[in-house]
Parts: sequence; C-alpha cells; structure tokens
Amino acid sequence: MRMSDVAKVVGVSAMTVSRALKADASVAPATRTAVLEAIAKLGYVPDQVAGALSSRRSGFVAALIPSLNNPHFSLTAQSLSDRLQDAGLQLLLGYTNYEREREAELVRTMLRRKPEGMILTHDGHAPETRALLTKARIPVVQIWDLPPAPFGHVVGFSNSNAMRDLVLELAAKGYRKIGYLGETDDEGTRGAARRAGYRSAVAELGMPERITAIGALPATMSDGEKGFAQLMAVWPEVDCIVCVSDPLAFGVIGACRRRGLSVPGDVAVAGFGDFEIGRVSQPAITTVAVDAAEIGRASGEIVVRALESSSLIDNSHVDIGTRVTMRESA
Amino acid sequence: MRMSDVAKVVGVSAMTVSRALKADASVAPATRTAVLEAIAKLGYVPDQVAGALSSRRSGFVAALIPSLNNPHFSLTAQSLSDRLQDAGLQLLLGYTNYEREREAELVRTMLRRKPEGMILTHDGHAPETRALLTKARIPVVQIWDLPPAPFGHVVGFSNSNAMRDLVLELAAKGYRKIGYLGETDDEGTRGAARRAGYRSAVAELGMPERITAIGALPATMSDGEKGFAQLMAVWPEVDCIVCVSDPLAFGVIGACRRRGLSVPGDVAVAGFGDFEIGRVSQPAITTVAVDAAEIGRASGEIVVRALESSSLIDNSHVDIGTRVTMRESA
DNA sequence: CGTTGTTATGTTATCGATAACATATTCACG
DNA sequence: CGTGAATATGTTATCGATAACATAACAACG
Repeated sequence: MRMSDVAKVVGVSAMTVSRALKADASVAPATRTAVLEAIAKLGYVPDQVAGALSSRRSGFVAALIPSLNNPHFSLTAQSLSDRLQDAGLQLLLGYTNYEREREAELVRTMLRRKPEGMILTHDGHAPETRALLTKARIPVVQIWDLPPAPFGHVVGFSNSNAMRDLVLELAAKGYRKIGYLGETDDEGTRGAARRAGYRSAVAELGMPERITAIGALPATMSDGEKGFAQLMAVWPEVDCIVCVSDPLAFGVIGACRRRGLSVPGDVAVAGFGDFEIGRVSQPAITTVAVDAAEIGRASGEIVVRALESSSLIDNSHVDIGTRVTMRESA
Repeated sequence: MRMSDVAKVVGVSAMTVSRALKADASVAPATRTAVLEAIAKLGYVPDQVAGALSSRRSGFVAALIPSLNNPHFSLTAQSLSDRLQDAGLQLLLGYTNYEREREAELVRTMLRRKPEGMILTHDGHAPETRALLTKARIPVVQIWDLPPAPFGHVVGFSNSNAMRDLVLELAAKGYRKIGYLGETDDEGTRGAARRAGYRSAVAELGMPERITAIGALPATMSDGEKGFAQLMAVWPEVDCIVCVSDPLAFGVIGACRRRGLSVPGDVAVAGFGDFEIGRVSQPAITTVAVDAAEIGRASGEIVVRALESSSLIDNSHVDIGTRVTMRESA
C-alpha cells in the first residue's frame, strides 16, 4: 500500500497525504483528520526508504561504540538514542569490538545508509576512517576522550588527567607504592590514556612505575584474579592497586579476599568509571566518576543542533569532566 | 557522486558498476577490477537508500530488546548482530525500556524502514504490535521466553519451568522455607513467568508462598538492600531467598553481609540468568544458566534462513533450554 | 559454417515518497 | 468590491539505484 492508495480513499492527492503526515505542513485541519483516519483504518505504514531517498534525509544518526556489552557504552547509547528520538532521528548502532579495522569497515557500511551524523567512540582510528568521514560532510562527534588531534566535535573528558588526579589523591592519602593494572595491546585507546595519566602522576611524585597488563581489551571482572597474581609477582610491595576500570578492580578485590588480604587494610584498590558494581561492592570501590549518560545526551544534542543550523563550521569541544570519588576500597 | 559518475570514468554503464559490486553478478573479471579500482580511487560510497528502494530489500533486520544496558540482552544483541552481518544484513536495534506502549511505538517506527525481519523480546505485547507485524509479512522471532500464544518463530526457554527446576533442586538440598524476590508490575513479563515457576514449585512441595516485590523493572543490584529488608520484615523465617535475577541476588548477598549474616550459612540466596556477576561474586551465586548469546545467534539464523527460502509457512520453535547451576550461595 | 547457448553489457522503467513549482481558494483591508 | 497576501491543494520531476528486458559478442557443436 502506498500513499496514493490512501489518497484515493480520502479523495485527495498523494502529496496532501504526505503533508498531512508532516507536523508543520499547511493542510486544512479537516483534511488532515480525514487523512489520518484513513491511514489508521487502512493500517498504512509510510515507506521511509522512499521518503529518505526523495527528501535526501535518512533520519539516521550512526554511532559506533566499542561494545554493546559494557554498561558504560550502553548507557551512552541509551541516552543518545533518547535524545535523537526527541528530534525524530533514529539511532543506527554498531560495535567495533575495540578493533580499528572493524571500525573502518563499519563506517563504510554505515555511510551507505546516508546517516545525517556520525558518533565515534575515540580509541584511535584507522586513517581511512577519517578520510571517509571528511568526504561524507556530516557532523561527526568523537566521544569518551579528548583526542589529541580531533576532527569534528568532541564530547568527552581527559582520561589521562582523570587518572592522574586519582593517583595524586591516593598519594595524598598516604599510599606510597602505587601499582597499575591495565590492558594489553591498548595503544591509542582510552586505556592507554589512563595509563599515561598514572605514569605522569607517579613521575610527578617521584615514585617508580609499577605497571602490569592483563588480558585483551576490555579487562573484565574475571581478569582480576590473574591480574592481581601477575602484579604481585613482580611488585609484592605495592600498597595500592589502581585499575583501568571498576570491573577489573572488583575482580582484584575478590582475588585479595581469596588470599585473606583485607582491602584497604593490606592493600588498597581503586578503579575507574563509577560503574554500578563499584557502588554495591564491599568494600565500595574508590573510582573516577564519569557521566556516561551525559556523554550520550550531549553528543546527540550537538548533532541535532548541527543539523538544525546546518553550520558545519564551528566544532564544539565539550569536556564533561570527571570527579575522583573516594570510597572504602582506598 | 553516483554510480553513473563512476560508470563514466570507467567507460561502462551504471548497470555494469552495479553488477561489479554484486558478488554473484556476471561481469568480465577485467571490467570488475577496473570498476573497483575506480571506486577506490574516487572514494565512491554506494547509496543504499536508493538501492533498497529499487531492489525492495532494505538489508535491515530490526530487533527490540528491553534495555541496552543489561548484559543479557546486549549479549544477545551482539551475537545477533554478528550472525546478521555474516549474511550481509544490518541490525536496527531499539530498546523498549520494558514498556509495552513503547514497544508498539518502536515497531511502528521500525516498520517504516522496511526491515526484512523483526525480533522481539517477549514480555507480552500490545495488541497493536501483533496486528502491525502480521500485516508486514516478514519473519518475526520472539525471543527470551516461550510465549503461551506465539506468533511467528520462537527462540527461548521456559522461564517458568526453569525457575521451577531451580526451586525444586533447592528444596532437594534441604531448604524448607524458600522465599521469592521479584519485580513489581511485571504482568506478562519474563519475571512473572519466573514467579509462576516458583509458585508452581512450592505448591508441588506443599510449602507456602513467600513472595515479595521490589522496585520497577528491571531489578538491579542496588535493589537488593531494600528487597532483603522487605522480605525479612514479612517472612523472617526464610532459609533461602530466590531472586528474579543474578544482579538482584548479588544485592541481597550484600545486604546479608552488612547484617552479619553468612550466605549460605544463615540464609541461602539464588539468582537467575548466570550473569558474570554471579560467577565472580563471593560466594558465587547459585543460578539458572541461560545462553544469551545463543539466543541471538539462533534467532538471527532463523531470520536469515527464512529470507533465503522465503517460506514464511513453518514457524520454528526453538527451546534453547537452561541448566540449574549450583554454586556456593545456596 | 550455421545454429544454439552462454556470457557480458546496455537500455528503459520503476521503486514510493517529496521538493519545487503551479494553481485555486479564501480572506483582509483600503 | 477589487487587489494582494495567505492558505490549501494539485502536478510534475526527481532522488539513485536495480529489475527486467534487450542485445551484442563469442564459443561450442554437429
């Protein structure tokens, strides 16, 4: 069933039906009701594929996150989806699995759908990605970090500074032998930025670096056991373990408990991200709070605004900030 | 840039370019290389919006899950996405926020995109939803439960039977006063099915029902504290608390610990779903294991198969089963 | 060497909506 | 009451690809 079929039933032209479905179009109130009634009665569903081709507006905004299965990114995606929906846009979501090549491939796939905007989680990008997006001439937002050489808009925070702040505060609390537990193969990623923050903090404090990496991206709760063992094998003296994320910290705390070590009595543990797990953990996990939902909302906002004003000129640069949150574990 | 532009450069017709991009089309090898080279050089990106209109194949499969922010559903979504990608299909994901009205609205929105298949997480559906989908004449898969009156295909398991099995096994282990902690306002949902399973088990065992509900869907780790208090206020005698999900069980264990109660010494706790949290929790949580990823894979498989054979006649009915998994907490 | 079949390519029409333009109708105001 | 503005609706062309059909080139075979 097409618009013209509905039009025939009502006794108007297809164009009038199209107008009746657009909120701002000028249609006589009586006509609009008649059309809408007919649509409801017939169960007509407009074909947005055709509409998109004709109007050159797909109504899509594409977003790529590293993983659907990570509360941080899914929160961001959820609030992004909400914000877009308010503006009548639909989210086209993909996940890169933390792989740059997959990201490039996905960008290609997504661009075929003619999205009106694109949102990327910054973890470094393949050179091709950048070229493709520049050519697409749509607003691009990089999220979840402040990239050194951003293209397009940015909504994030400095993973490096945030981690640095955390380590400095831990040192101020009296910890002297602070170790770091991160992920392997993390060049260019947010995890690497956090590690860099740790390094800059210990350098500033005149402390030696004590860095260990476990497992592939992303570190999970289950990695805590091995990570702890590995770290302790090399630096048994550490009095505080800073982890690249809360789930990993939770896993480390479990490993401590299993060894009869008290946290933070024998060894302190800190995480990053303020995941729910850190709040309900016992002890509750000292961490850096990040407003994942706000990243989604704000990046959606930027895309919507950019589309309204169609000014691709000025790129916003939003630092949503972070907050070191001391809890029981350190 | 359009196909005809590429065609002009290569010196062929647009149709030949189109064919060169289709794996199975008959094009001379030399022509194909020439076309692909030109496409790479020009950075041409095919317009799938136009392609979809013309070929009447959108390349989309829509899926609705209750929440992106739930490891179960995001796992399902991830493996579904993978399976679809293998078949050259793209996942169009939406989340209902556990609201039937929102689901109906989303189904309407999604259908405008002419998806080739639709996957719904069963939590009961608005009557409209069913009507819309029947009219759409596309394969539909209901997942995550075995609905009493399914339409379309089904990939799931009996939430009710699974919970019944768990309670019976707990009784066999010697627990005599088994309570249940679920969600409020859960009519028609998977949670309600689990509660029904509990009721049928205790009825069978000749035990009284001890049911409490906390918070809105879905129950979270943070609900554990209040849930435990509420249950204990009414049935202080319980020796085992069965929860609608692992995260809630984890929260309950935390509440016990805070009160100095040992689990399972003073009170046993069981969950449902086999989330990662249950595995790393101390004590590890007794639960019902569900293969969330397999639900995604299998439902994607069904859609892909249905599209290949274009036989909408026979509806598959896949019970992926569950496994009671006894661990330390009960 | 002519007929038939296969492979490679071109041409035309079409998918279903909407932008852009054209026209009819109504209304306000001097 | 006539002119111009505002409102309501219709008509035509178009978005960019691909299906369907048409045709050209060439190979195989008796």
